[in-house]
Amino acid sequence: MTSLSDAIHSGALRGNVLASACPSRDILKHVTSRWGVLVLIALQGGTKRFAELRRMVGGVSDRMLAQTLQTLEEDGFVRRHDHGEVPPRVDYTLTPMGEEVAEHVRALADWIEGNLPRILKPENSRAETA
Amino acid sequence: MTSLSDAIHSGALRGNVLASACPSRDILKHVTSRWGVLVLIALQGGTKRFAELRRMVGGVSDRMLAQTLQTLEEDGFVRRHDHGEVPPRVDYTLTPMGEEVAEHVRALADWIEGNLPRILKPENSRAETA
DNA sequence: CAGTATCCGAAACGATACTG
DNA sequence: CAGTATCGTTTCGGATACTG
Repeated sequence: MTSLSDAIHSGALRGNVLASACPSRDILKHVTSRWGVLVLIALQGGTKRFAELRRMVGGVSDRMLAQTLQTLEEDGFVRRHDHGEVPPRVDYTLTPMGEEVAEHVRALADWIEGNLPRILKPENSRAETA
Repeated sequence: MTSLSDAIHSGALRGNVLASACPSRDILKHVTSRWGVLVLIALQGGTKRFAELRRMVGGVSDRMLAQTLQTLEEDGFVRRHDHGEVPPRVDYTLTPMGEEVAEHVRALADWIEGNLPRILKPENSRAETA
């Protein structure tokens, strides 16, 4: 058959993420970072303000939230809108591109959530915490 | 309409990944870790030996490869088979569950690779390295 | 409210050396 | 070949204090 999907799945036409030099690794790193994942998912609900995100994403600090948002903005996944008011009012939205990655990230997270029982079944001695 | 998909997409029925206590976060961490992602993708090509993986996954060290494989094995995503020969011969395969996560992980990585031009377009001053 | 600056401990990671 | 042990570095990330 030697179809395209065969080739892709066999790895023949797979991109070069596996190669060290690939710039995809940087983007991947941002998107799969601890807070990156959660912020992208949180923003799928629509535009959110800083404090809203901080409340949604459990455990995130101001510092990390700001940093994560900046990185995602630089990558073009998030648009920041400062209303220039006092007190400050800033909100964050996924760009069209951001919606696309977020969709993939969410699919992954959803799969994990949905299969947690299967994963956590003590078929193996899962003793670790991290 | 208030359909299920509406509810899901709006976040109403989204799981609790966003909550700090959610155990999904640990699994997510393993799967989206720097080397976890790449190992899962590499193993999609079929069963691989340790040295093969080390060659495929550019830049990975023995230490990190071993560690990553152990974590993925504990999570039930990878099955390790030691042939008990001398010299040692050990190979790694995705479990059915592993194939499922790997599919999502690969979809994400593929999207990034495929959209790199769009992402890297210097609409914004991307000056950073990491 | 929406951040930034600074400090510091914890965790990830790489290099090297060693083993069955 | 397939790892482990140890060490040192670098990065991550939390706490606290401060600002427009």
